[in-house]
This record gives sequence, structure tokens and C-alpha cells, in this order.
Amino acid sequence: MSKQQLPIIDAGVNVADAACCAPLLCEPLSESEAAELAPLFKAIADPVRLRLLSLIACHEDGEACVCDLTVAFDLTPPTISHHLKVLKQAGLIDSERRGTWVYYWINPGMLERLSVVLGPRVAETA
Amino acid sequence: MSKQQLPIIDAGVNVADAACCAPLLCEPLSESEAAELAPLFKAIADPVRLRLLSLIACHEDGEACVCDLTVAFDLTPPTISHHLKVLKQAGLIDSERRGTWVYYWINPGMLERLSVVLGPRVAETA
DNA sequence: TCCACATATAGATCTCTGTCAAATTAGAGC
DNA sequence: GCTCTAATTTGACAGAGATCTATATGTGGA
Repeated sequence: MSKQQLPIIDAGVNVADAACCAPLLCEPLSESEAAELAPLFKAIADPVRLRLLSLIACHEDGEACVCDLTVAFDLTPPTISHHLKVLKQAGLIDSERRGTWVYYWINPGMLERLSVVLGPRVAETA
Repeated sequence: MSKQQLPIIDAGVNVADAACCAPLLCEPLSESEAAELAPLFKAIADPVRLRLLSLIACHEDGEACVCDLTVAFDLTPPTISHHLKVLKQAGLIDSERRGTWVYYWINPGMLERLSVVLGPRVAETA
């Protein structure tokens, strides 16, 4: 299955630092932090991919077959496949083939990381 | 000053809905919600713009002169100016001229909106 | 084995975007 | 008014990206 799905990221933002406020607002992002985060944001910076992400997350059992997704758009299957690949390469989703169909699900840690960068973290059972 | 800075967005995501979990994960994003959110994410989906945002937010008094920003990058002034314009058009920052210099500051509401879409909201003094 | 169906890949095309150099606008001070 | 500096606009160009058609791969059933 070639080299398509190396989940690139371990973006250098550590959750402890986020206790006070959004890391982005606490202290200047380093060049390398920015370089790691930008591709993640780029992956979700597309209306089709945002909806794909949402459709997958909200689908029964938290996973969806490509066929479920394709029908929700006015786009060809290759295009949907392309967008899914982009999301997967960013580490935001994962997939598995089961018989004829391929199922995708969300990697929630990735979304949370982005959320943390932008805003204050949820109080840990404060 | 032409038409550059209409803050486009009032992305149809309402904070009340976010009480349980990230809107993105609660129910499928509508086509129009996705269309409004994607440009916002696109604005921050660039390493230079992420750092600009962060530099501005962390600068003294929460605002920074363009001259402070330009020196932090290995890019020409027109390029920095371009990125600032993108951020401003997205409504993420605002600016004002004071004498010779132009100052930029963060519009915190915008960042928070994006954070809310991706992750659970901070407990309101739970 | 062969066919039908579900996905993915390859290649082409058109559009969008990041960057720079050059020219322009805006203030401040002489 | 002139000139210096700060910042933006314009125009050009190269690289990235979204989409399609055509083709390939993989799986299950006749």
C-alpha cells in the first residue's frame, strides 16, 4: 500500500503549557511548531474535508464507509478518495478495508490538539 | 481604503450547541457551515500566518507594529503585508494607523469560534 | 474463472496561492 | 515643498491543489 499513510505529526505543542490559555496566545509559536501545525490546519481548511470529517464522526459507531460519504457530495468518487487521503495523511482519520468496503474513522487526538492550540483547554474535572 | 476589509464571517455555529462536544463531532456540518468555516481555517493554515497571529497576540499590549513583525521573518515587506491582509479579511485581526506606523491586534472571538468547532468548550465556571 | 461492484491511482487541466520586484500611498521632519 | 521611512498595492511567475476522465486494484459471487 505504498507510502501514503505515514501520520507525520507529533506537533510540538505540549498540553501542560495549555493550562492557562491557548498556546498560540501564550508565547510566540516557533518556526518549527508553525511548520508542523500549518499542514494540519490546511487539511481541514476545505469545505469538503470539513464535512467529510463531520460525517465520519457523526456516523453510526463513529465510522463510515466510503459509499456512505460519496453520496453526500456532488463529486466523483476519485475526488472523495483524494480528500480522504489528504485527511489520512494528516493523521486526522484512519481506515480499514472490510470485505468490499473501506471504513474510515476519526482520530480524535488530532482534532483535540488543534483545538488546544487555538483555545483554552477544557477544565480537567476542575 | 477600497474594499479589502469586510469581516466576512458570522459562521453559523452557535455556542450553546457546543456544551456537549465539538460541533464538528456532534452532528454533520451543513454545506453552508462548512463553506463559512473553511476560509477561516484556510487563513490560519499557513506557517507564516500562524506565527504572525502568535507574534501579534504575544506582543506587548497585545498589539504589534508591522515593523516588529517583518523583522521576525526572512520575507519581504510586501509578503508580510499580504499575509496580514489575508488574516484581516478573515476577521482574525484588526489594524489601525498611528502616525508612521500601522498596528495590528487579534480579534479573539474569531479564534475562539474555531476552537469551539474543533473541541469541547471550556467549562463556564463549572 | 470471470464478471460486477467498491475504491484507489495516474494523468491532465484549470484555478488558487505565496513570493518577489517595482511602483504607489501616507506621515514626519526639515 | 522635499525627502526619508513605513506600509501597501500591482503585476508577474512558479508551485500547490481541486477536480475530472480513464485506468487499475481488490473482493465477492455466479
